[in-house]
Amino acid sequence: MGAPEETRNYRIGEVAERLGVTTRTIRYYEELGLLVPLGDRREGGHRIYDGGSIARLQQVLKLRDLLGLSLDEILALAEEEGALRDTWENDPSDRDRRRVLAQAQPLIMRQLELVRARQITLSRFARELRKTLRTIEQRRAALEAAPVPPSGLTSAGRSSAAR
Amino acid sequence: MGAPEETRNYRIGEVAERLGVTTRTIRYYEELGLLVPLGDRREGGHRIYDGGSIARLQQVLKLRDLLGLSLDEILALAEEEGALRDTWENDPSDRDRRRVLAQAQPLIMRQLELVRARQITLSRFARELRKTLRTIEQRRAALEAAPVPPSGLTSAGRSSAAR
DNA sequence: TTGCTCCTCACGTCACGTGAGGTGGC
DNA sequence: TTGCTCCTCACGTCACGTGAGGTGGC
Repeated sequence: MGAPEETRNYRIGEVAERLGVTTRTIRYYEELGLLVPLGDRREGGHRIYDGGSIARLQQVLKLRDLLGLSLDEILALAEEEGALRDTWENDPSDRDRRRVLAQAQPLIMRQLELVRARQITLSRFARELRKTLRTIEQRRAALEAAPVPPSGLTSAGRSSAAR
Repeated sequence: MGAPEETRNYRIGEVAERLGVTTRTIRYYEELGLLVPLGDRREGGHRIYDGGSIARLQQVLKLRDLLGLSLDEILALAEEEGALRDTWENDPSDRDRRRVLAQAQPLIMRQLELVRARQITLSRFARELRKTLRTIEQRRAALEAAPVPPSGLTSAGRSSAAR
């Protein structure tokens, strides 16, 4: 019983929960033209999505969260890609196929370069944090070797000028 | 002539340009208590910053852009770290030093774990993009090997049902 | 039939952007 | 002295959050 996962349909609440966003976010993206539900849904009907919708929304969230793109930038990307996908799926000639592939390639490469740039800055950040951790460790070790005993209760008589 | 880079002072516009933000952003962060300029500056005087201010602002921007933290979360982190730094710089006892180091360590480790999580999701993203690129390449190669000649102009007589 | 999820406004919020109008330092 | 950068409001914008009040499907 139940449709196979591939062809299943989802309501907005299910999609939201799966991807860790609110339904408001999904409706807002629809308002911007970033994500269109299936079927007609003329005024008031419940929105319906499928696996493809989920995949596309996931892509939007990656571009937003991992690369920090604005929704306008993401929309531009999605429109370019959508046009290519449309051509690809509507019985294109071989010449059309060549053109679509030639235009899709730089689109993907640009994203990959953004990802690489992020990876580099993240690596630098990680290196700094590890260096800070090492410094802390060294100072702790130095203090362990120092005259003050590890069990604090015995150091009551430390000299101090005030009082 | 001119003060050495270490002790130089900066106006808000210089700081903004160096870090790629607007002066508005810097003033907003001050409003939230995220970044306090040097000196008094009672009502209307120009804000002055030093190298330390720049370093702290840079840290804020990293947490915002690379880890996607909210300014509230960053503020909480900055306050914890600020308190520890204060203790550290005001002639602490050895016991204070131990405590500061013991509290600073998990603070840095938490950040490092966030960075690592991001690195993992970014790697996955990069892998997907590279896979897509390979698929595109393969399809292009397959089309190159296909009967349609590479130079488009010679394919005028392609058969088509419509007209 | 009863909840539960969905729907559409619509105002609120966070993190700034963008002028208006004015003062101060190189 | 003249620009240029700075200042403080203050309203606008982007990307949603958060109810209010109501309808529809399992």
